[in-house]
Amino acid sequence: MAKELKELTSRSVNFSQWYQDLVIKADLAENSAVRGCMVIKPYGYAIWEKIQRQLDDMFKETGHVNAYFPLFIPKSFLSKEADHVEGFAKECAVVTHYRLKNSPDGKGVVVDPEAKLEEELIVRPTSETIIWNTYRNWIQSYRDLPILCNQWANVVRWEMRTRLFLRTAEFLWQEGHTAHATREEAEAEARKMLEVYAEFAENFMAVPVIKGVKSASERFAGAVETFAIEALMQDGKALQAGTSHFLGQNFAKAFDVTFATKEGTQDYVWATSWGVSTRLMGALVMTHSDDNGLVLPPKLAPYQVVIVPIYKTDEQLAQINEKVATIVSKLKELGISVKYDNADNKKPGWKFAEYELKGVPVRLAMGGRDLENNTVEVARRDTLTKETVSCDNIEMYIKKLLDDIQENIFKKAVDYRSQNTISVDSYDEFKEKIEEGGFIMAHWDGTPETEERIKDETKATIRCIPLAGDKTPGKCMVTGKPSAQRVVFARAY
RNA sequence: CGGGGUGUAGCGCAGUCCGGUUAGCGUAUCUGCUUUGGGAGCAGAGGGUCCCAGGUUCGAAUCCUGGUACCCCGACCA
Repeated sequence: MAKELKELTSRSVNFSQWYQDLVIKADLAENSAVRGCMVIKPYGYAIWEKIQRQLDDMFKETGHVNAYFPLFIPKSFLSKEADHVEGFAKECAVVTHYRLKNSPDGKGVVVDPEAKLEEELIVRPTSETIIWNTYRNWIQSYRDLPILCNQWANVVRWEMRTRLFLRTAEFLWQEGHTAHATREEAEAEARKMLEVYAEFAENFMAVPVIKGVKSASERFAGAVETFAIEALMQDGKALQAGTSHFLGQNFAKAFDVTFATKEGTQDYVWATSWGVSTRLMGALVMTHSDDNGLVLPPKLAPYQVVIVPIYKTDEQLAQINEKVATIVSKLKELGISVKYDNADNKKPGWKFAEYELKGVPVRLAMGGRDLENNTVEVARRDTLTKETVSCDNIEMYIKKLLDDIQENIFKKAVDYRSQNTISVDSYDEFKEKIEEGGFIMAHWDGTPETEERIKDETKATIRCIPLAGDKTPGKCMVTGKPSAQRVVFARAY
């Protein structure tokens, strides 16, 4: 009758294990039979769909349209942009044959050696090459520009070690690929999409992010400039939550994409690309959740409210059903998604624990006492507090509560980040503080050599050079050479 | 690719060192009764290729050889 007891590893004892447990036990995802690939379960996918829809709306509002490009990329395409090859060629899945045949020994099937492909196909690790090869045919004149396409797709990167949502061999994402007539317009596009990502992260996921520029060594393979949003997880490690790249004319040159300008000359097209992935699900879990399970922001929760009846007799249940029905319809009128769980094969206590694990922001419980008093018990997931309130105008109360929760978990995350962001001026202090986790703001001389040395000695990387905030120049903490501004260091996922 | 670990019921594990009844425990599942304001209790039932192959032995989950899968740590990670 009762379900398997679900206990999570404590967050403070082993964050990594806690995360893994939680993703599995809250029914978000699980490892699949295929190495490094995950199965996203219905509950996890419901959250992903909310993320997708919201982002898609935001892309449309900024003038973008969706399209779809092939899963397979001819091997030769990948080698056309020199830096791009360097960055991606090593971790790809490759299709070498197009047919199987019955095994000669009668057991199963084998790859038919006759069916070897003339040119191997790469399962896309990202789509710049296939898209720019296509754009060449779409673009002749400045009148064809800009092209503002986005694609929702899966990509494959043969990572050596994987973790659910954070790094998987196959993952779902969106990739925007735009083409512009001028450098200025393309740069503005890359920055605009960074803003869209930051707004989404903060206003919908309630995950505070730092917007910044990547250092040369962390830059996307083939980009001129990479912008990123960086978030801080509850264990003090950083997570890159989204990137937007200004690609210059690199891909246009590699794929020979030129256009006739207003002035009648020929010029290469300017490009951007930008993406966020199912990794956002990992960020969501690692930012807000606690030892009782997920904590979902109301704006992304598949159910914002769950209602649990507590009853002794069928008559009592019937009364509660009736009362709850009116509450449900009033909540729905306000656009609040609600689930009434009156299944009689689970006990109330079991349901309470289960919906906490699933991160439902608000739980209402109604029992005999409430029927008599015209009240309902309201429990909020973020603070784990309960209070009994009148059923009159309950819908307005809930609406406001959902807004409060959205705001509160964001504020909590912002506070956590402030408490774990420090400035240091000496390398010795840096080495000491990096052990405690968090963001460290420090001066850096701008050279890859110093960056590399810091990484080797401390495992910390430059997460980004922040676009906003303190721009005071100083001296590099390692070499003492001039530094334009402080940059963000952290150990990262 | 290097180092370590594990494979026994749906899930989690004990048993393996030191071979020996019918392979066991928790949980889940099913049945019945009692329960229901924070993951219910009691009673009963079903469920096994002990990862695979070979070897040693009167006898192998246990010992030996080979294979295989998965996990952890490292290297790697636009």
